[in-house]
Amino acid sequence: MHDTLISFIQGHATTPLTEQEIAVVKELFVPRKYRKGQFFLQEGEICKNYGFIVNGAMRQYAVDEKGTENILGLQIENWWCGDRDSYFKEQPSIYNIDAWENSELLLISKENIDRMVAIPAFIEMRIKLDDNHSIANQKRLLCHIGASAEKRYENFLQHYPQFLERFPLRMIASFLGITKETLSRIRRHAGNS
Amino acid sequence: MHDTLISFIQGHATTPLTEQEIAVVKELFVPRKYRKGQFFLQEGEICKNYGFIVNGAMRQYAVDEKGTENILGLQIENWWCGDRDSYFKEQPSIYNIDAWENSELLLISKENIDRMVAIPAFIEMRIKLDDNHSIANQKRLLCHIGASAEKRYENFLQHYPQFLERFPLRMIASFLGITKETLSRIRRHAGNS
DNA sequence: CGCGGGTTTGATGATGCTCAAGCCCGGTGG
DNA sequence: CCACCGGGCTTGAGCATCATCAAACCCGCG
Repeated sequence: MHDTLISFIQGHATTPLTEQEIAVVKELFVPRKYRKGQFFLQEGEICKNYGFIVNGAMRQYAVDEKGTENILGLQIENWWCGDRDSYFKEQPSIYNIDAWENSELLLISKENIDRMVAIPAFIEMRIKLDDNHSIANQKRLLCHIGASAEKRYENFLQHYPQFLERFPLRMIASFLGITKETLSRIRRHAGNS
Repeated sequence: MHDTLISFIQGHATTPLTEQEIAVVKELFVPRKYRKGQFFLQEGEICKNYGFIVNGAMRQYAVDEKGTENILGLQIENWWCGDRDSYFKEQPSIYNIDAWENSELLLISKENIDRMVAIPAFIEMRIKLDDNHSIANQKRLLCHIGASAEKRYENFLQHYPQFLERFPLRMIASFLGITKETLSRIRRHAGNS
């Protein structure tokens, strides 16, 4: 279990992990399984843990007044999941995170993350991920500000083709900020062209 | 000039800056003025500097095929501006950043930022800003995925009321991902209700 | 066979865009 | 002082895009 995480950290850092640090990772990250449909986080709760996905698929969404699920993120193995806002500020979350596939995660609690921050490779990884995350989010936002639904789908195909095989189209649609019907029509036309 | 930046850093960190560190900040951040309309960054260029805005107002935008400016960010004093993607990966930027008001910035080059990273208060500040930035971007995205133009404007009024006094409505509209005409109509109706 | 989740299709309507015109107002030059 | 200009904002009419609602389809499964 932990090996996946350890090589993930190594892969995102120039500094290697010492034997001691590896032991700390194994100590602080506790494994937990989620069956399909189980919640990692429900709105109103405080996000006590951040999770590294060893295998499986999770989704993060907010529910609006009308009861529509707005999917903000889809995550699969080798990604992290959790609500930063709630985790760091210890406030009730406005998001839900649940398992779409049976999944295995490694959880790190808020109390323990401080000990991870003492590890240089972990800081390095975190900064790198933050950068990438921020950049990706900016591009995603740009799509939503300027581009049509069809362009957004094309962009999605370029950046996240893996998701098509893992999540149903209605979730992809929500992730793109359109309805499943619109996505269906876009796909039909795209196929013909 | 530098005092604003120094107290900004102090305000976002628990660790104080030492006299020596303050000297480093003064050395590495070089002041530069931008007159209204001048470019801090043009698309195609590599973003060599990150900027702290001491006073003034900047805007960041991308231009699409049709020539429309899509505004991704508006920044005023005590904010940072720059393109992370281009800055860290040293790739040509897809964004433009220019001055909307005459502005005074403190610039830090890519070469020098490594020395700043040795200062604990600076790292602390950076992590905190990244968190906030990431959280804010997520919320902004949520608005674009799930909410109507009107809701987005309401949300904007709550979170960034200062911008109304600093930027023309057509820029606000672009920032919200709508046309100036639509924004105008929304504002009329909002006034009546 | 019947059921249920996922997807598609069609008809209709709302939301927001485009294009064109006009207004408001501060600045400039005759 | 006024006429004119230009940038920013508003208004209106028509249109494109996308959402909504309802129905049907497809397919794996008990």
